[in-house]
Amino acid sequence: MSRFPRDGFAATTIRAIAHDAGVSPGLVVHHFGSKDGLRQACDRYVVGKFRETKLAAMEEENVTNPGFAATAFQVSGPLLRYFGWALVRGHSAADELFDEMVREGLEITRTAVDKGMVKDSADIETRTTVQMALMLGMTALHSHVERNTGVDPLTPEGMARLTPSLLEIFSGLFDEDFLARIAETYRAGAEAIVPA
Amino acid sequence: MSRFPRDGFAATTIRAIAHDAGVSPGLVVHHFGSKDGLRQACDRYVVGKFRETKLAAMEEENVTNPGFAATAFQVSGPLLRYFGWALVRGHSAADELFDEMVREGLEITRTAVDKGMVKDSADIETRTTVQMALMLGMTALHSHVERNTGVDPLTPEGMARLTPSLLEIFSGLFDEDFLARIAETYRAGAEAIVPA
DNA sequence: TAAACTACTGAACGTGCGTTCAACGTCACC
DNA sequence: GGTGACGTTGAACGCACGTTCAGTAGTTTA
Repeated sequence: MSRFPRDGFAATTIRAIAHDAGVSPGLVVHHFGSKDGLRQACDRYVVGKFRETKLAAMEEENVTNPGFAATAFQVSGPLLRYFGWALVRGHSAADELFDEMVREGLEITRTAVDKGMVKDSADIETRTTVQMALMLGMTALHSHVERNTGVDPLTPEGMARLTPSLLEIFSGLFDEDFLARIAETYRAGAEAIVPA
Repeated sequence: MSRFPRDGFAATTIRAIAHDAGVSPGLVVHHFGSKDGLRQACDRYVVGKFRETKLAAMEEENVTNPGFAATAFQVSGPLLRYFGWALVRGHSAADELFDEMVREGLEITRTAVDKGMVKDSADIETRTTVQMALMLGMTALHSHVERNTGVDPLTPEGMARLTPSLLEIFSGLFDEDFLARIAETYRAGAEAIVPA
C-alpha cells in the first residue's frame, strides 16, 4: 500500500514487498496469487476502508457540499495517497468508488439545494462531477500543494490549514448563512486537530 | 508521449516505441541515450509547448482567474494528458512548471484583486496554490469526468461543455460584473469551438 | 577520391523480474 | 501415533527487458 503509490506498480518488486514484510517472495505469491492479485487486494482494502469512513461521515449528517471535504478529515494519509494513485491509474475498484461518490454527492447536493443551503445549477450532474474531480484531483497532486504551501493536504493538519482557502474557492456555491455555518463547523473541527 | 501516460513508464518498452516509430530499438537509444533520456526529452518537449501556449495566452491579456482555464482551451489533449501524468509522477520538469504557474497565477490574481475583479483573501498564496492544484488535478482525473459526463475535459469541446460548471463552482471568487463579463467571453469562445 | 561522420540495423548480452516447485516444520484432528 | 492441511522457504526457471556493439549504407567534408 505504501510502495505502490510511491514507486509505481512495475518498479515495486515482490521481493521488496516480501522483504518489508519479513517473509519470502514465494509466500506473497502463495497468499495473493500474483503481483496483480496483491494490487487488487490493496484496492479492495483501501476502497473498503474509504467506504466505511464515508458511510460513517454520512450517518453523522456531517455532510456538506462538497461532501468529500468532511470525509477527508477522517481518512488517513496513506489511504488517500493510495486512492489518488489508483484513480490516476484507472483501477476498476477506484473507478467504481469515484462514481459512487459522484452519485452520493449528487444526492446530497440535491437535498441541500432543496433546503436552500446550496445554489441550484442549470446542470447539477456535471457540476457535481466536476467538483468531485477537482477535490480528488487535488489530493492526487498533494505533493505539489505541499511544496508550495509547506503543508501536506493528506494530513489532518494540512486539511485544517487548507480548508479556509477551499471554502473561499467554493463559497459561490453556498447560501450565505449556510456558508457561515459550515465555516464555523470547520473551524471547530480544525481547532480540534490543530489547537490555536 | 502517448504511450507513457497510457501504459505507464515501466510498462512502455523501448521495443514498442521503436515499433510505433518504424525504427529499431537501438536507434531510440542511439538518439536519446537511454529510456529515461527519452522520457526527459518528452518532458522537455511537453513543458516547452505548454510554456509557449501559456505565454501566448498571457500576452493576449486573455487572462482571468484561474488563468489556467483560458489556456486549457488552446493546449491539445495529448499534451495535457502527458503533463497530468508527469505531475502525478513528480517529474522535476513538471514540478517546475507547476510552481511557475502558481507564481504567475498569483501575480495575475493580485492584479485582478487590485482592479476589483477578484475577491481578496486572508491568504492569497495558499488559495491560488489550491486553485491551481484543483484545476490541474481535474485534468489528471480526466477519464473519470469523461465517464460520468460523457465528454473528455482534455478536448476543446469538453472544456467548452464543462466551463459553465467551472464558472459556477468558482463564482464566489469573482466580482459580479466581472463574472458576467468572463462568462460572456467563455460563451463566445465555446461557441467558436462547438457552434450552437 | 578518400576519409570522416551520421543514421540505422539486428543480433547478442546480462540482468532482474514474476513465478514455480519440491521440501520442511508445525499444528489440529482422528 | 499417523495423516493431512497450512504457512513458509529458497533455489531454480524462463522470459522480457534495457542496453551494447559490430557492421552497413548513405552523405558530407577535405
